[in-house]
Amino acid sequence: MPGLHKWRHQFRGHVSRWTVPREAILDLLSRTSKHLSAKEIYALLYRMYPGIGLTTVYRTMDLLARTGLINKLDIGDGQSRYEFKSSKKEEHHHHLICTNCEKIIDYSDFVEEELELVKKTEKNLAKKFNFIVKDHNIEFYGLCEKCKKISEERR
Amino acid sequence: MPGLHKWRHQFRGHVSRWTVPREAILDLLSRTSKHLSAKEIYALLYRMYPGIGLTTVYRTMDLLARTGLINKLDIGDGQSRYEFKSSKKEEHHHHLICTNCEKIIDYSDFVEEELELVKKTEKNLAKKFNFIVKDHNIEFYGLCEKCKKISEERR
DNA sequence: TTATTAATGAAAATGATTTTCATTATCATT
DNA sequence: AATGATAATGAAAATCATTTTCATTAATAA
Repeated sequence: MPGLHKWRHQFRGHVSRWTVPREAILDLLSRTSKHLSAKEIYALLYRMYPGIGLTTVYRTMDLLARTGLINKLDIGDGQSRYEFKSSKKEEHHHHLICTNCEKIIDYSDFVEEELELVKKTEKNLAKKFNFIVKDHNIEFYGLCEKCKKISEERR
Repeated sequence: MPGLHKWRHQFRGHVSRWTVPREAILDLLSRTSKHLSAKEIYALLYRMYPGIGLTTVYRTMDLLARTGLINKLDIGDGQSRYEFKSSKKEEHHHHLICTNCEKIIDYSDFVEEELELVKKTEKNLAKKFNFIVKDHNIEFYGLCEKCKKISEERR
């Protein structure tokens, strides 16, 4: 359990109790690079904690997102997906989403340029609209290798 | 009706018929800069076309998004929102989303730098993953002026 | 004008997420 | 370590956006 102490600490300050389901969910998410849905998380945890409820998963995802430990994603497949938000700068990334098969690829090139642009933008927004930027999100839509091939064959 | 002929033409090539509800919806969207939900669109159109159905709105939004005439947005309020996609480069913009009140601000500074970064990224993605980029999306989350004030007063 | 068939709208179905509420578990304080 | 206050949990029900079904209507090619 890598970040356990840090998490526990973060929770105390957030008027929240450190519970078994919360630890299990956070632990699971921190170990995978997949973008899991609530149901998928539930199914994976059910093996080890047969008592767990889907409701608790939803509530915990909401808490973790508000706490800033995870990201909530919407890739357009009708359900929310979640990913652990690493505090390491090197792991900052974006998503390429295949609009055909919904596959997600994590992508992290040009991070320097991107952060520079984001920083500039944030400063500008603060001045222009008095808007405080807390986070940003960049995503690319298109066709993955497989779906591209299929659509080419159809011609 | 500004883009009417263009739209009609675009539809013909898309195996689709040019119908009254479709024209009404497209016309409405092209005239507003708001980010409307299906229900809101339905409510607005109902005045002029009392016969229209919410189902048709949903179906039309899907068609228009696939055709590339509108953007489908998810700002996290539990429903999809839609905006007209202008073909004018000057109107290219992003969204600042207030995570407290869900207000959306359109923002379009630093477009040059952004497009440069996007272009570079697209090229890289094509080479690296054989992924074809069709579109991209950038959004900023934070607190709008009003919500910022409120959260400051609470201290 | 007509035939073909895509599009529509009403109602029902679906499915993700939330709410309710009785029960249980966490944790600060004895 | 035991206790009490109350936050968290889970099951079931409720919500609510979106989709599906299907009989009817309207758009368009001939």
